Amino acid sequence: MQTDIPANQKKLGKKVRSAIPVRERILVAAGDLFHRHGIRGVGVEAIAEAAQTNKMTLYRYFDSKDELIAEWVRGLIAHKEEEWKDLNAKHRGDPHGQLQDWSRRVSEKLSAMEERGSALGNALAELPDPNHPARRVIQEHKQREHKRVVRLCKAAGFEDAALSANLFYMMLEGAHSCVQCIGMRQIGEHLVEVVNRMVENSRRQRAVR
Amino acid sequence: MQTDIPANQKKLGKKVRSAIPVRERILVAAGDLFHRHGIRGVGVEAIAEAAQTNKMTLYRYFDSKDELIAEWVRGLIAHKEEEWKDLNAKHRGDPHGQLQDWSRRVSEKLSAMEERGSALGNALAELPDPNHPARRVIQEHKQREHKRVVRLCKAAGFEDAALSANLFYMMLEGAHSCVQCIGMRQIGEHLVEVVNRMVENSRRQRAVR
DNA sequence: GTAGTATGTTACCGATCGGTAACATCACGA
DNA sequence: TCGTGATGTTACCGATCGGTAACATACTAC
Repeated sequence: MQTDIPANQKKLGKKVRSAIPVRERILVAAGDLFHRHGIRGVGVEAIAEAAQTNKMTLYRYFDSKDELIAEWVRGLIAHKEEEWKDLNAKHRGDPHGQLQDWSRRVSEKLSAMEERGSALGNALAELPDPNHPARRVIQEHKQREHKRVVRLCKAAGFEDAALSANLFYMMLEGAHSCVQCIGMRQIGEHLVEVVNRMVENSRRQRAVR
Repeated sequence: MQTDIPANQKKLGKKVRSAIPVRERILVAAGDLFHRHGIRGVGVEAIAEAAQTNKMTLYRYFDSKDELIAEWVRGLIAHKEEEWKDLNAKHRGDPHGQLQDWSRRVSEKLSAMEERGSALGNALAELPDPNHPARRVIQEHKQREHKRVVRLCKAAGFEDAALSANLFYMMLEGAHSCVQCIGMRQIGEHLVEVVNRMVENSRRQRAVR
């Protein structure tokens, strides 16, 4: 009879407990499934299974499926807001460079993106209820993002800053949409190109004055 | 005892048969509900009721819900393709004017749009299955649309026609997305403005040569 | 050891879904 | 007036869904 099985991986025939906490595993699994099959196309049971746990445990961490959705979305947004902070820190006092780096980063994300496009954009399409917690959170985030671009364009000294900002923002949203609708992952490079040209134009004009 | 009730509106207490054929009523009702509540958020029963008919009749005209979805999408696309033909006919030999008129029309549609944004874009988000008939139809249409913009930009003699076309296409998709994500219905005006500037630039350069 | 906590298991609930069968009723033309 | 095809009505099917209760098991700290 075998004895002295190491305590950190005992009973190999049974479930091996993951190092990642359950709650995080659930969120990761949910995000993956939501994005691949659509939020409404995934049941809680499937999420629990993918997270190597069960429905009961899932409901011990999240009040409802809607709350799980909202938490997932909050996580995505928190990650994006971190990116903005990082961007801001790395190009303090250089809005031109910030815009260029921003477009470059967006382009990189796009080229690595699956065919399903933007998770947040899809979520808006899938959650029409204006009172859904996830929907409100996404819209607020997008509005903050829009304002940031406007502020950047103003700081960069663009003439018609509002117009430029909306141009950038439309391209940002549109590029993500394009991945899903025409499968164009390289379109981000064109976003970069446009931003570069406008920034260089602005630099030149600033140099003249 | 009342007699001689007019044949086209008899027995007022009972159902008054609509002048619009059932099949069309179903498609209209389905489209309205799909767009407002999401495709997956609407049951066939609710569609039949909104069309003033019943589920049985609905299934006599459509093999399945998925086919109903596909038919609805085909209708939307057919309408859009008509628009392009009309645009082409009205500006034959004048790609510049065509681009400007195109952006103007898009902008008008955007300003009259409800908060839900683009029906086709939402449908893509809601139907992740790559084999869904509606999804394939939408992607093919979007690719045709993209090619048309590229062709237009080439015909307009833009330097970097591909870049300009992708810029326009990103703006087109992005503007629709913006209606849902930041509630900006006036963003179409900025699309018009950008197109106008680029067209005028192109005209000027052409005049110089 | 034992207690307490986190997790797993199973079975169930009511609601809703897409889809169908059988039959009743209507409109309309011959 | 009769027949026929289109439409309405009702009831039902099996599957799936989100969510819960009750209980069994595992792990950890003491």
